[in-house]
Amino acid sequence: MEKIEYAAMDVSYILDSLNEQQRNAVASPAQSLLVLAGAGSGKTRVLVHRIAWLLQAEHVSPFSVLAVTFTNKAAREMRGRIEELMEQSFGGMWVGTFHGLAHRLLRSHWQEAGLPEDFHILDADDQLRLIKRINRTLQIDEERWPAKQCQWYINSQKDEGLRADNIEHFDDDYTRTMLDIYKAYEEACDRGGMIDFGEILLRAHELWLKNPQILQHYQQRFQYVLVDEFQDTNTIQYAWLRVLAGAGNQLMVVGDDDQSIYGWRGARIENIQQFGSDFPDSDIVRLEQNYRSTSNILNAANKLIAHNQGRLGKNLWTDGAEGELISLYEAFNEQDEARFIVDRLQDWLNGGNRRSDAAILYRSNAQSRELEEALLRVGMPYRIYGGHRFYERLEIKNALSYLRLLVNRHDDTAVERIINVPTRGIGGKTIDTIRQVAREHNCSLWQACVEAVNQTLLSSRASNAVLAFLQLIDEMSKACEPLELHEKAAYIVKHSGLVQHHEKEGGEKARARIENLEELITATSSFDDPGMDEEEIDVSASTFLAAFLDQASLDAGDTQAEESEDAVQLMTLHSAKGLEFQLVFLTGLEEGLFPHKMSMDNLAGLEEERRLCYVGITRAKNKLYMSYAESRRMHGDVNLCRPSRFIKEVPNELVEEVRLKTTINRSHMPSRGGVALGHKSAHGAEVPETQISLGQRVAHGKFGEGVVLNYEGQGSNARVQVNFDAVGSKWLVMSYAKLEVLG
DNA sequence: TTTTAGACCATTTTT
DNA sequence: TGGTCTAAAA
Repeated sequence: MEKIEYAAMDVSYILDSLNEQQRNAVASPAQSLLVLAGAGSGKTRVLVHRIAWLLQAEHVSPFSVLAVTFTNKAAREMRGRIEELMEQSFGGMWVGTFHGLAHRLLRSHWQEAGLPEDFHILDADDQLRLIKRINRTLQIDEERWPAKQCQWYINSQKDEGLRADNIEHFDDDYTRTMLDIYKAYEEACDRGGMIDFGEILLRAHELWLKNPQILQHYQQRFQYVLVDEFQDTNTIQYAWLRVLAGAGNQLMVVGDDDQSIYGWRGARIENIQQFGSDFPDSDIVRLEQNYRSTSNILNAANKLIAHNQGRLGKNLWTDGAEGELISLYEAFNEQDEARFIVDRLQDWLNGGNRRSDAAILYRSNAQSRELEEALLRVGMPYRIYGGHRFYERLEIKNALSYLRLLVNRHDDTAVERIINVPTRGIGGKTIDTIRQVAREHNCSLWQACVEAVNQTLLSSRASNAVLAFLQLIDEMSKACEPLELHEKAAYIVKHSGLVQHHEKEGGEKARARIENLEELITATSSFDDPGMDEEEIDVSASTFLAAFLDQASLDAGDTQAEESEDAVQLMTLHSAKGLEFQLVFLTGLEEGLFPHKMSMDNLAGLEEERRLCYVGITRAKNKLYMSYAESRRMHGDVNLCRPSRFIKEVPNELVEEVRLKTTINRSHMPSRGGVALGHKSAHGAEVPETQISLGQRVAHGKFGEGVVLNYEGQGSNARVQVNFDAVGSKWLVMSYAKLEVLG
C-alpha cells in the first residue's frame, strides 16, 4: 500500500454536493452515529462521502477503516464509488460483507478458530444434503421432521449465536429431536472441516471472544467501522460489531427501520432501536429528503407506512414535482393483469422510454410466469432477477465439485455430489456400502472408496466403476497440476464428461447448462483474488484455486452473465430493495398474496409485509401502477381474491382507477370487507364475437348462475370459464353452453 | 442400476 | 401449475 500525502487538500468537494442532513452525517464528530436514511435519501452516498471525509479531512489511514454490507454487490459498489470520488484506490481498506470479512478472519486465524487449514464452506444446498444424510443415519422420520425444517432450525439458532449446548430445552419432542440433529450436524461439519454460512459468523465472533490478543489487534486496527443496511443485521452480526467497536472505536451505522424486510431470516429490527442504548453517547441523523420519487408516490408510501406501530419515525419529503396519480387496476384474473401491464408498458415505450427503466414487481416468484408469457407473446425482452444464482446451478456445482476434489480429495460433499455424475454405474447401494466403510474406518469417502476396492467389499461391477472414478479424478488431478486456473476449469469441463452428460438429456435446458459450463471457464479466467493483502503474496496454484472456490461459495454470482439487450426488469419485492425505476408495476395486491397468508396472522408479520409494500412503492421515480386480480389461479386451481388492505391504506386522492371500456362504481371495494364478485355489471375485455365479457354474470341451464372469469378463443369456438355460485368454476364451450347474459 | 411414473406440496433470499 | 422426491418397473 502506497503512502498518501493529504497535505492541505481541498476537502470541500466531499461536502459541497450534499444537503444539510447528509453533511451532518458525513462530517459528524460523534463517536457513534446512527443514520436513519429513508428510501431514496442518499444513503450510499453518505457512506461513501463519509469514508472520503475520514480519509481526507481527518487523515485517517485506509487501513483503519472497515465497511460492512450485506451483499457483495453493495460492497463492490461502495468501493467503486469511493474510488471514483477520490480517483484513487485503497487496497488496505476492508470493504465487504459480514460473511466475507468474517471468512477472511477465519482464513487468517484458522488455528485459533479451531479449524483445519483447508476448511471449506457449505452453501445452503450442501447443508441441506448433509442434514438429509444425517437424518437418515439417525433414523429420523422424514415425514415428521422435514430436513428443510431442521435446516431452518439450525440456521436460526446460529443466527442467534446459539450452539446446541447453549440451548435450553424443556425436553419436548421437537426440541429434543432438533438438538440431536443439530449436534450430529455440528460433529459432521467438524469432522469434515466444513462450515456453513451461519457458522462463519459464529466462529468469527467466538474467535474474538476466546482470543483477546487477536481481538485487540483488530480493535486497534479498525478504528472506524461503518455498517450499511443496519436494520438487516441479526443477533450474531450485531454482537460481532459490538465486540469490535467496544473499545471506543468509531461506529457509524446506516439503516431504515421502515425497510426491514428480512425478519424471517433472523434480521432484528430491534437492533436499530437498541443502538441508542448500547451506545449511549451516540448521535442520530435523519436523512429525510427524498431525491427519487414524485410527491404523489412519496406521500402514498408515507401514508401507508404510517399504519405501522413502533417506528422510529421519519418524515420523508421531496421538493420535486407532484407527478401523476398512482394508477390502480382491477383485473379479472392474472392473465388480464399481465395483459394490462404489457399494454401500459408498450404505451410507455412508445413514448421513447427505455425498457430497463421499467420494473414489474411481485410478492412471490410464482407470479412471474404469467407475466413472462404475456411479455413473450408481444416479443418484449425482459430479464428476471433472482432465481438460481450462477454458482448455485446444478451443473456449475457439479463442475466445482470436480475442482474441489483436485484441492482436497477428502471433501465428502463433493464426492457425494459427483461420484455418479455423469452416471457411471455407482448406484445407491454401492454408495451406502462406501458410507458404511467410511463410518467404520472413521475416514473420508474417498479413502473408503479406496478401501472398498482393495478389500473387494463390492461386486466386481461396482468395484470397477468405483475404481474408474478414483482413477479419473487422479488422472485429472495430475493433468491439471501445471495448469493455470482457467485451464484447469476448461480441462475439468472437458474431461469430466459433464458436457456429454447434459447433451444426452437434450432440450433447451441442456443447452443452457452447457453454456453455463462454458461461462464458468470465463469466470475463472477473469478471477483475481480479492481477499488477499499484499502481505500474503506466496499464492501457490492450489491455494489460488481454493480462493476461487471460496469466492464461488460466498458470492453466488449476482452478475449472471449480464446481457446487453435493453430489457424490462422482473423481480420480487425483496430483490427490488435498493433499486429504482422510472416506471414500476406493483402487482398482485390481494389479501393472502400480498400481504401473504403465511405472514398475515400476526402483527409482526403483517407489518413486515407492509414495509415490503413500502419498499415497492418507493422504488418508483415517476409513475406507479398498482394492480390486483379478482381471481387468480394458484397451484392449479382458481381462487377468488379480495383486494389487499394496503390499497385502501393509500389515500384515495392519490389514486386514480383505471377502467377499460366500462366504468363502474367501486361499491365493492375493501371497506365493505370484500364483497367479491356478485352484483356488478360488465367491465373489461369482451370475449371476441360474443355477447359475453369478463366479469359478467351469466346463467346456465344446469349449473345456475355464475361469473365469467376467463376465456380462450373467439366466437362460437370460444371457451369461457365461469365461476358458478353453486358448483364452482368450470370451462364451457360457448356453442354448447347456451349461456344467458344477466343484467 | 437406471429410468419413469405418481405423490406431494408449495413466501420472501443473502451469504 | 411445476419442481422435487420416493417407489416401482425396465
